[in-house]
Amino acid sequence: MEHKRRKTPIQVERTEPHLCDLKLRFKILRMTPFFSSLSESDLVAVNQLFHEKGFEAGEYIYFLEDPAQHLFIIAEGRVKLLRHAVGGKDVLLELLVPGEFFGSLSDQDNSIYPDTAQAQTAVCALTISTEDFRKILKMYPSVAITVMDAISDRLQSAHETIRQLSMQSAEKKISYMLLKLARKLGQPQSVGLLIQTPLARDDLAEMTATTPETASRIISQFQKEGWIATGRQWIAIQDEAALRSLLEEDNL
Amino acid sequence: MEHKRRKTPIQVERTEPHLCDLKLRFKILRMTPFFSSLSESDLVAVNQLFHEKGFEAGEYIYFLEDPAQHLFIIAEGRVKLLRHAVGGKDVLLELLVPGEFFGSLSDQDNSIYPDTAQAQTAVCALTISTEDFRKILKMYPSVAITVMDAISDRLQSAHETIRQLSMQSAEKKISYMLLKLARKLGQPQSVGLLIQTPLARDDLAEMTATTPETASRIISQFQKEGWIATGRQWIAIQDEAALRSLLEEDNL
DNA sequence: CGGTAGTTTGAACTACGTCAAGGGTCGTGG
DNA sequence: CCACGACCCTTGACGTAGTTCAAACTACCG
Repeated sequence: MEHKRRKTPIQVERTEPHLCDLKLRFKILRMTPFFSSLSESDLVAVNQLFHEKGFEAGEYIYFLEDPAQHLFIIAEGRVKLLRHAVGGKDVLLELLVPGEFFGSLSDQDNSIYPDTAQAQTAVCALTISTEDFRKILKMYPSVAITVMDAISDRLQSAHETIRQLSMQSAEKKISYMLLKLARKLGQPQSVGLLIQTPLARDDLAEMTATTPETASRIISQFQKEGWIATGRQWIAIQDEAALRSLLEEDNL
Repeated sequence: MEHKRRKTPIQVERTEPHLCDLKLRFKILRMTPFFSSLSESDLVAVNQLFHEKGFEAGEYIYFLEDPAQHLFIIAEGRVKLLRHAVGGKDVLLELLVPGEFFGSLSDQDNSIYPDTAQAQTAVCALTISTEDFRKILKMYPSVAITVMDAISDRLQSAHETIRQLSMQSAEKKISYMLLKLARKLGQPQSVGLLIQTPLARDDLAEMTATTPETASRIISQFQKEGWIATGRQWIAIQDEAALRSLLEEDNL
């Protein structure tokens, strides 16, 4: 009685197409670690400086080398942060969810984006000019410290990614990535711990520095072992421990 | 008439063994982007909170999972930031030089270091407890913003590293890394643009997710082409353009 | 000038990339 | 509601870049 016709278990929340109402805006600003220390009235003032903007699935929010003048906070949807590699291949750096930020923090003019942001699903984002954001930082020093901590966490996470990319086998890299995604996007469902985002083999390949074919082979293998359940653009984890123990193996 | 007996061109500056005098302390604190906005008297106050500590080449400054309670700023020497991978292999995340920082920014107790810091050469570091550092941040809000910008730059750099690690061939990865190191540590010498640090093949391998053997083969090849000069633990670039053009090749 | 640690080179093996063809899933329009 | 077409995924066969193991070499330090 689980699913009748629709096989995909993926269902990214979505209220109004591309728009988020005032209530959501406040909820998001509150949720963002940045402004957690602000009073209600300060938050109202800060809210004035943000604009909201909607994007369709697949749309580029900004592209590599565009002039970098805005900071974005995701209210709804999923955003891919990527860099382009030689031969048309892309590298997927991060998959961002509501409450997370991306774009430019620095207010030097003539600066450009070092990466590309693409909406993976329909997205509503709160935007602010870097200029206005720097004003907030100067006005509320506690915010600067919180932002510093947030970026610091991101840096740790990037370092961990570097470590994992340096791990030899594709098997391990994919195993690691599935666990990482599950921690961030996992939702318990009848099929298992579902990674709640439309995740193609190509995406997985771009995240693990491998090819879609290799990703597919390994995903199939994991499925045969009974560790995961999978379909078109979705993966659910059924045996987290098995994946984790794979990572610790010291293949001599 | 260049070199007589000593073949190694590497000569990392070093005044007193493991100790840096007061003049150097001030010079370093000034040099660090963190405190660039502070007045002379503020800097004197900040200086009080720092202690200096010396480390020998090869010594661990802190180790993975040690309790994280200090922030370090390098006054002299080179520091390797690394993570351990399965099978005793390490991943070299960053090679840090005077003026750069590492360690813990966050003041949550019970936090631990996510990586290991090792002195590559003799090092003198300025240390401060994270607790004291947080006091500085609260006292001088402009510092928090500067630190935020510094970490933000590091994150960009880490993202770029991820992109480069995802590039297929070892040839390209090593070529990229040599250029990156030359930009940071390069000194014009008779042998070419010398990367001023003791750089073993193992280090290069740990930075590019490959093996010492592969690194050696590629280094030899570059040398045969006349693009670099090299010896035991050193590399100097002679044809930067050649290395750069290698990166842009779209090997079909 | 000898020893140690770093480096080079060789040869065998293999995981993974590449190219290519076939099969499944979804959503759009008749 | 069904059927077509697009897109995504799977699987196979093949070639090769890079790892691994091992042995010889050489730059450097004391």
